[in-house]
Amino acid sequence: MQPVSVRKFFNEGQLDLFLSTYENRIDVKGRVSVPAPFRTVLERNRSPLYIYKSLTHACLEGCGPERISQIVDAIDQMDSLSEEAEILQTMLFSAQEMKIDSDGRMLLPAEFIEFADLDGTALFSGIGRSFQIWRPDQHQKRETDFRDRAAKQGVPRLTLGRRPEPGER
Amino acid sequence: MQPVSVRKFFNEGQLDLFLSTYENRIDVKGRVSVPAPFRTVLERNRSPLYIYKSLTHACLEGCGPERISQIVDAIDQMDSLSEEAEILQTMLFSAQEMKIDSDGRMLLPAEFIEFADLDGTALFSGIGRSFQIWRPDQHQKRETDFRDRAAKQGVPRLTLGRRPEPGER
DNA sequence: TAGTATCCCATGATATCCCATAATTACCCG
DNA sequence: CGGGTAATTATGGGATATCATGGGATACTA
Repeated sequence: MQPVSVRKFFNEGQLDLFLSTYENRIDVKGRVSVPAPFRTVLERNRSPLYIYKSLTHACLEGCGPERISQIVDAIDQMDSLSEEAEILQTMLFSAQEMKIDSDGRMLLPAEFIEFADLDGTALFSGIGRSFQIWRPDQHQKRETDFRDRAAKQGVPRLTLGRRPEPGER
Repeated sequence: MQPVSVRKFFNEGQLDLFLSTYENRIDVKGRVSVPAPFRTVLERNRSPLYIYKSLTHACLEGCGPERISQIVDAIDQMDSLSEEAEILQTMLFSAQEMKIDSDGRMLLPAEFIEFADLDGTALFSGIGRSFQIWRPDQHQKRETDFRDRAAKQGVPRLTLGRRPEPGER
């Protein structure tokens, strides 16, 4: 199964992607504004927002339903009794569908806040089809890290040129 | 995937490329005019403009959605926990879709201005399918440097000739 | 009924729109 | 060919809309 191109034909030009970073405050009630551009991506697709704990980092991950289905499908392909499958299942049972209130905020459960070690502000980091939520200083450290590595070992090769249209091969 | 010829049949003669350099002022609000020729390239393709922080230089890069899609698709093909993937993700979370106002200006966020060390004016440098934004004196220095080096050590090999059409081998 | 979640409204910051101007360039017509 | 007129473009400034955020009121729910 090939991943479909991110470019949607019905939406010429506009990419339904999560990009850029935004720092928003978490108030005493645990509420935080979902960055407006992220909300528009979700609303354009009439998608609810899912958040789950990262398996590999001290951060949260956010995405729409497609990405969750992808994970479910991937797990279904594996031996469901294997340890690998069980590990991946932890992503699923940590996932929650978030309600977004009329002002564009969601309520972060205490467990999520603790897990990502958040302290008053949440940094939203858009990485394409999903985004992450980090404690700002940790994210900052990662960025400088990656830039150093890019300087040392160069940028990964990117195949330039036109990409095939969906359906085309 | 081979790069497709830059000349589009529906647009006989006109190249959809970013070329030449332009120096425009950044006003107190952080607004700067996107050079009109760059805008026409984007408008012809109904493409929004994306800007991100260069991984290797103190400058910004501008491009259309194709380049962003490439990065996203490339990441989805690799192990998403690999170093390479994370470096590419750095490009994504520094990237932003720019809104261009009715006068052809975009608003440069403070972070972009700081990153490229811009001070009142932005130099747009068209390099084909993308362009860069530099602090004018730095760009000037680069040009003289490169020309000196070319004079001393000669120029790189440049293989010209027709490019293969997509599918062709 | 306490504790929590959701809704509703107010506010400041700032991004976006709209209009004016000046300088340049493209155009047209005598 | 030339000179005047009309677009185009970059840029400044004020008005308006959007967004993040705080706080109080109301609805759930266990």
